Amino acid sequence: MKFDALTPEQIDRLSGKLRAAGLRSTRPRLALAHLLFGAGNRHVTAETLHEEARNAGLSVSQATIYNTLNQFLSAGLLSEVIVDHARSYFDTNVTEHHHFFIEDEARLIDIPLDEVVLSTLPDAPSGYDPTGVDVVIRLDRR
Amino acid sequence: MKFDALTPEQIDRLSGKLRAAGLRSTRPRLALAHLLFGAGNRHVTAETLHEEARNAGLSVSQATIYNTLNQFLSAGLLSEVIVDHARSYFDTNVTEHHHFFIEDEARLIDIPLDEVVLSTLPDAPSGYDPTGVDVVIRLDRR
DNA sequence: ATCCACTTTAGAATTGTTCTAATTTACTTG
DNA sequence: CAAGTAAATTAGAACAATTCTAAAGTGGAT
Repeated sequence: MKFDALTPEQIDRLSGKLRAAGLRSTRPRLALAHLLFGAGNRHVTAETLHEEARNAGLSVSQATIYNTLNQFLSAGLLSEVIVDHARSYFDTNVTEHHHFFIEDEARLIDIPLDEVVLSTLPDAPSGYDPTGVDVVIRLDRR
Repeated sequence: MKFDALTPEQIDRLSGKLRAAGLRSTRPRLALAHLLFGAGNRHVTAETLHEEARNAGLSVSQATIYNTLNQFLSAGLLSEVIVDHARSYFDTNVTEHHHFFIEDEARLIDIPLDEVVLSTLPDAPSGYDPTGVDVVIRLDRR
């Protein structure tokens, strides 16, 4: 999938998304947004996204990959999942949900929110507010 | 607390623990084991443990800190908690339980297992076995 | 006491990520 | 649509956490 293949409609949609997030619509951002949001929900690391970009014929620097992922993250276009202390995983699914993590393959699988029911949760210590609950189910190949 | 302050009884207990885990009882390991297991349950990073060791008058190399933590980890004497992709947290509580994570302070607080009730969990994808469930509740100062 | 496998060490190497300073680009205004 | 300026991008350096390497030291069996 080459960047040139983007139709004017796709560009409009993605530009709108960027602008709505308060970000200028630039060529690298459009291209990365297309990779990230063009199909269904995805999980990427900086490295996997960089490689995909290169395969799509884009030359984007590593710094731009990181900048863009972090901008998208703080704009709420991506969420971050921490399962492996060596790498950040960015998730295009920004709704609340949980994850399977396959350690051997360093791969994430989404778990829809309603498939994990937390019927009892502790109170937050006084002086603190809970900002989120992450459930990670680790998997091994049988 | 100086390493020299270890009584023969403490040394016996810790040596036994190391040997039971299949590890030779060496001076650095005894000292670190004392720091880790001498009082109640604790959370450390390689860095915090290294500093504690230095304060206790021990000279242990950084590599030994990492080696020892990882050996204790694979021996089941410690567990690992991943909440922050920049650092590994090692937990002396190896029973199944969950965590609060205070992002601002990079600090963990244990949540006893029975305070989180997961009444519904998804099936693991076929071909995979679940090896653990981690629940992290992130906290912000109010 | 000797020996050998296991440990420890200092320092280099590696990896993921962020920073820096210079160049380029997007958008505004005349 | 030309010029100006603020923001984005870049290559490469810097950084932080962790692991590796190869050499020296040590525990404990014999």
